[in-house]
Amino acid sequence: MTKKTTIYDIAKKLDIAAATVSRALNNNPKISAKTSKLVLETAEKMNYKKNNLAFALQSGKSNSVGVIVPRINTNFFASVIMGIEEELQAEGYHVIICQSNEDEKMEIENINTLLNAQVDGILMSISNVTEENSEIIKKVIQKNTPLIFFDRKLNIDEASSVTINDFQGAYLATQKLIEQGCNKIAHLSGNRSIQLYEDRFAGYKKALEDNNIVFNENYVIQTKSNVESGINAMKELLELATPPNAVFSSSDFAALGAIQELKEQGINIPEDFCVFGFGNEPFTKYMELSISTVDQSPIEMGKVTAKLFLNQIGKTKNVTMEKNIILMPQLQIRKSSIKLQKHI
Amino acid sequence: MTKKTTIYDIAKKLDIAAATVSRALNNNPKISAKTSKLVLETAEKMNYKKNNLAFALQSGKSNSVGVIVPRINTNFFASVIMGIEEELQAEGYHVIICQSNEDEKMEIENINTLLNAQVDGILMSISNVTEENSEIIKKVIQKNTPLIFFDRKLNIDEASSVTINDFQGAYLATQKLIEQGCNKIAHLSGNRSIQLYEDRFAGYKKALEDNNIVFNENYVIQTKSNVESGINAMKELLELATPPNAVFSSSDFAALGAIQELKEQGINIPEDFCVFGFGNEPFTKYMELSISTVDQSPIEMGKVTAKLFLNQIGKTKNVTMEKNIILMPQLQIRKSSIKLQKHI
DNA sequence: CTGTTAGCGCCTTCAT
DNA sequence: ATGAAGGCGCTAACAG
Repeated sequence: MTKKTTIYDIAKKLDIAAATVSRALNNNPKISAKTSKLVLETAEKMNYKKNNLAFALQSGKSNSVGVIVPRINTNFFASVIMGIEEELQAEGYHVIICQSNEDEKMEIENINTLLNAQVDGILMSISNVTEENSEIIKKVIQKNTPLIFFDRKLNIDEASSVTINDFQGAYLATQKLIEQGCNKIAHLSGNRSIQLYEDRFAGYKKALEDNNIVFNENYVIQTKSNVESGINAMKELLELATPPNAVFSSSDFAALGAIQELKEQGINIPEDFCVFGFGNEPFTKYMELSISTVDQSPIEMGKVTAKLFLNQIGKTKNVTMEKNIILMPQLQIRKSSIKLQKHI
Repeated sequence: MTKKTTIYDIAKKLDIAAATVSRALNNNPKISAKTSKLVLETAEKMNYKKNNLAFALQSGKSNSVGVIVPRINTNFFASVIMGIEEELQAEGYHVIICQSNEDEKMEIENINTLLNAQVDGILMSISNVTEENSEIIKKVIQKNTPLIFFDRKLNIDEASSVTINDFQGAYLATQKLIEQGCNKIAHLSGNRSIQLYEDRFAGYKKALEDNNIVFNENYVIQTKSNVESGINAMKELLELATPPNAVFSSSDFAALGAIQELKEQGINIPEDFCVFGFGNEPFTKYMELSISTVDQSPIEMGKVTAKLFLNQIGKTKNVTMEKNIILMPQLQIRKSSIKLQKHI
């Protein structure tokens, strides 16, 4: 294991001061062209690589950013991270991943870990909005560590965010169902104390309103984001005196559950019942009865989040970015909601 | 932004030497109980947190490990990373993610990046086996940086590995198809210059052999790991004079393509044709016609990989682990391959 | 047991 | 334009 060459090694070899080497390496303007060239060349020759740890210590910058997500092995978050990674790697940053498991304690712990690791920024999708949580967020702000939320945000002046327009996505999806002739549209909602589910609900409601369809409270059922929950919800819906003839689900998994139950009861999709999901999970495309859904362009979200961070620390000059960026969702219209033969 | 408290702050406050504080903080045995207690308490009171960057510089250990995968947004790799993360976070390590995109240049670049970041270890799934590649791997070995392969390995004495028994998985899957009464079993193979696809092919072949089924070269088609490739392969197979009545695919995606083509041609699954995939991608479970497949227990693989790393750097005392660990794959038997009513 | 000293590799004053 | 010196925060070596 040969030791790394340091600026001192270069200095000794060239019989100049280490400071000069340092300056040359950093393209300091007040270094003579020839010295500079010489240093650069010998550095190359000696295979010099800056010791990032030393640089980190002296500068206080670790050249790494922390990313906190609930879970990494879901398509959505993995793709966001992919986007972040691609953008940040190019700028020489490392990405440190933390999982919160949607657990508040973990979220706080993760932030402390990252703060302690002196990351240059924290990018996170926050799961819990509590007092303790806000407390630590404030700590981040106080430390002047750039904080950027993606997907799930906290409304704080000091933090920026990248989200998608959940209202819009829900509105458009519901609209599509209406266009297919569905007039009794149910909604599988997530936990509406979470902003994004509230937004999706609101978008759904507004679409009904704009089309003069009476909102029916019995058509809204709160589900978890899993198949079973969708099955149960659909059972409930089909037991109603006037069952719906379409459902807009705020989760692809619940949508899948709904579809399974509908088939179980011999109801034809999309002829007699249309289904629209949310999230564009990979499986929605692969089903024999492919599921219409709302794409959240996670990779793009990751990239934008990373760019926002870079912008915030002044890496992207001459570019001013919005503090809060809202991405537009894209509908993926597939078999589960195409009833009519009309040309779309 | 208040400055972090250092050991010097504590030392000053207690009017003792910084070294003593350091020792107390590190539970050095030769420090008096009372001093130790005092230091620990004031450290707590002053909200002292060790500066990892400083520690990293002086120790040469960065307390982070690098993970290189082809892509992070696939269920398999995301899950492996999840396993690694969970295991390593508990030990205070950060996980730095790099994506190679299966590109050799990137793989080399990633290793250099990680080496330069002075990670304490590199865990990787290697895509390319070339000379240049081996060159840099040697460099890692020379630097004494622990190197552990998972899923796709390189056969090097100095590196350890965690893989699954692909041969076994393929063998068992093929065996299951035979048990279902299939006697003309095709195989969709990946690029067999990659060891793991070669192993799956070998397992398939051996199962045929052990059951006295003649191996038919025309039944083996090389595919990519995507739906379209599976469709094309199945088209080819069905055009044969004696088409097969089952297929074992080394990729779930290709298996899905095969299924789509079979349905397209009106062939009933599983009655007239059985399908077995490999990888246990999430969608295989969600299909109406759920797909039988081989699970690679990626989370477990990640955990074991992490444990092997910890073992290698001596964090797990009194435990000796094998250098090359081979995990057993688990069959997930689902609708696409259950023909008979027999009790399994 | 504890204090002193020095060094990890880099950058940044302050001189010259 | 360059050199010398000091410090980032921590630990290890060497005294006592």
